[in-house]
Amino acid sequence: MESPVCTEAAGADLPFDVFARACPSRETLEHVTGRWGSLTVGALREGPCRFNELRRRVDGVSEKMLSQTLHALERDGIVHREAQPTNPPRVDYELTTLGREVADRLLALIHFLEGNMDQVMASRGAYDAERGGR
Amino acid sequence: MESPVCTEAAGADLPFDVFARACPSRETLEHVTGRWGSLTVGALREGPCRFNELRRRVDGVSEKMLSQTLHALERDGIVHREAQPTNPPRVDYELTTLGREVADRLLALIHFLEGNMDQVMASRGAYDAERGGR
DNA sequence: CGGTATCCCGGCCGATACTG
DNA sequence: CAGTATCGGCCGGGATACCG
Repeated sequence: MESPVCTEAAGADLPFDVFARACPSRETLEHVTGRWGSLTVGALREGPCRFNELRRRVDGVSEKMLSQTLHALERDGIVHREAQPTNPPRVDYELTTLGREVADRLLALIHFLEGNMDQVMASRGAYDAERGGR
Repeated sequence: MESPVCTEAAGADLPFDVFARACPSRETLEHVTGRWGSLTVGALREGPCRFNELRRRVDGVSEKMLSQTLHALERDGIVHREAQPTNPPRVDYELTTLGREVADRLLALIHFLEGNMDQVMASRGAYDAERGGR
């Protein structure tokens, strides 16, 4: 009934293949793994959070980019936005069920990288010593 | 002896904290999760691969960006480059041990997203119906 | 085949100002 | 507090040409 989307490019048996150029899953992957997306999702895994609190958790993000990132994640169903019409306004962001599962997988990657940065730094040193010295 | 790098910003008990602006782990995360980085690492998990074969696996990547991406990943110790001085030249790229562990965590995320794109698409539809219609 | 060099455009992103 | 609006720089990234 449903027409599959990305089966043409890779001989895939799944309807969505991120390796195919035109697949919508690639956009979602970019939202989730993007420069600010990954940090935003990761920060929200600690619990619901207001806008400016989130800005503080994600060190270095601007208002504009955080707002933009949150809209994309909300549209994809990763983040839920709950606004209270009080004054001053209070808006809480939290992960959806889907978002929590995404965050867990993302944090597994992040924590693994953090725990192995010594190896990465060593590799960078060796690479630069060979390439940079010449 | 070693001076920790990112402990100032977040009251962390780990030397590397990706949520801190100046932490080197953030760069590595961006290399691995970047637009082409994630797809390149994911594609290499299927096995060693030559340059142009890799270009075909990662649908849509240009020579320049693939080259640039591979250099960053090689420097970080995620990818190993093996060149044979034959004619015509033959160069094989493959994941390092570190890279394979990164790839597994990345693919867990990718496959989860691919398997839940129906939910994402539904959320997008609902979001656009509410926002776009007004 | 496996790249590098160069050009150049769109849009990512930060800074600032303003609104409810 | 929680954003939106606008401007502008700079760089990601595609196209093309060229090299070993």
